[in-house]
Amino acid sequence: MILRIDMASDTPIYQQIRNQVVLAVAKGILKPGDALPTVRQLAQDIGVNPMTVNKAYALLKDEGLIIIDRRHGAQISDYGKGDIVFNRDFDNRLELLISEARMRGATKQEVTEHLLNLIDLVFE
Amino acid sequence: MILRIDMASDTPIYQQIRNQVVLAVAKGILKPGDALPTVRQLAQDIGVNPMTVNKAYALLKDEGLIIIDRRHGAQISDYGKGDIVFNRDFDNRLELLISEARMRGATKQEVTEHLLNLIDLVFE
DNA sequence: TATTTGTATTATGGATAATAATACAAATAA
DNA sequence: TTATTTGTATTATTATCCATAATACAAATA
Repeated sequence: MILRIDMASDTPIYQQIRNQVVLAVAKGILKPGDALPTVRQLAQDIGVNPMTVNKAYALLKDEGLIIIDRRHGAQISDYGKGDIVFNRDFDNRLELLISEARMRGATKQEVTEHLLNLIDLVFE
Repeated sequence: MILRIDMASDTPIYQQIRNQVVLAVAKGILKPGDALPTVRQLAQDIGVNPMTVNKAYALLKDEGLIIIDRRHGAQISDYGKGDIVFNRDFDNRLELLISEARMRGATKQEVTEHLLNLIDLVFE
């Protein structure tokens, strides 16, 4: 588990941890059944308080992305069963991104190409 | 100027104001030269402190999206001259969105279709 | 039995968000 | 000229969130 945490970012550390796990799962770097470091271990690795890691794990647990078992620690769950894939928050964030691009002068074609490229990136 | 502000959101009000202006500009609801309400007027309309609106306007001004003139108030600038349309922050946010969709079980085709639909929505 | 696990609790310091109350120079309208 | 409105700056205050720190506990493991 290699996590790149930006201490200067305005994104909370626990949120960064959560995001990195999401990215790793989407890219297939982490697969269902894979174990995550223990709370204390990861906290020591990246040099933060254990409760900060715990908060990230609790978030991932609530989202159903990981399963936490006191016996086997935290591991990636059998996800992919989300009822709603694209919710309103998703659409709002995406619409804002596209709008920012257009606002900066991007054409529809440029935005389309750029987004397709990033889709390719995530889907290996 | 109709702004929908969600007081219960965890997104700061000044950020919501900024986002709504971006969305309106991208959709063509607001065009270059169009005037924005005065700081005090908008503050009264949505029921917040004038300084909160001022912070949103200062943000938009820094981004180059609006021009503030004491004579004519705030108005949409001649944007579309951004040197860098797609920066790293943009890509990070977009990659995270796509990853979340895949994490929830969306196929590459589903993600592609959904994104193309939202592009159509923004580019009227 | 001793250790490690996730988790809960309480306290503290720091940063940010928003409000409130003014104040001021510049521009406009009377 | 005078009065008003504009964006903006300042200071203080309250509330919330983030992160740390120091423990503590039950459950599971070695």
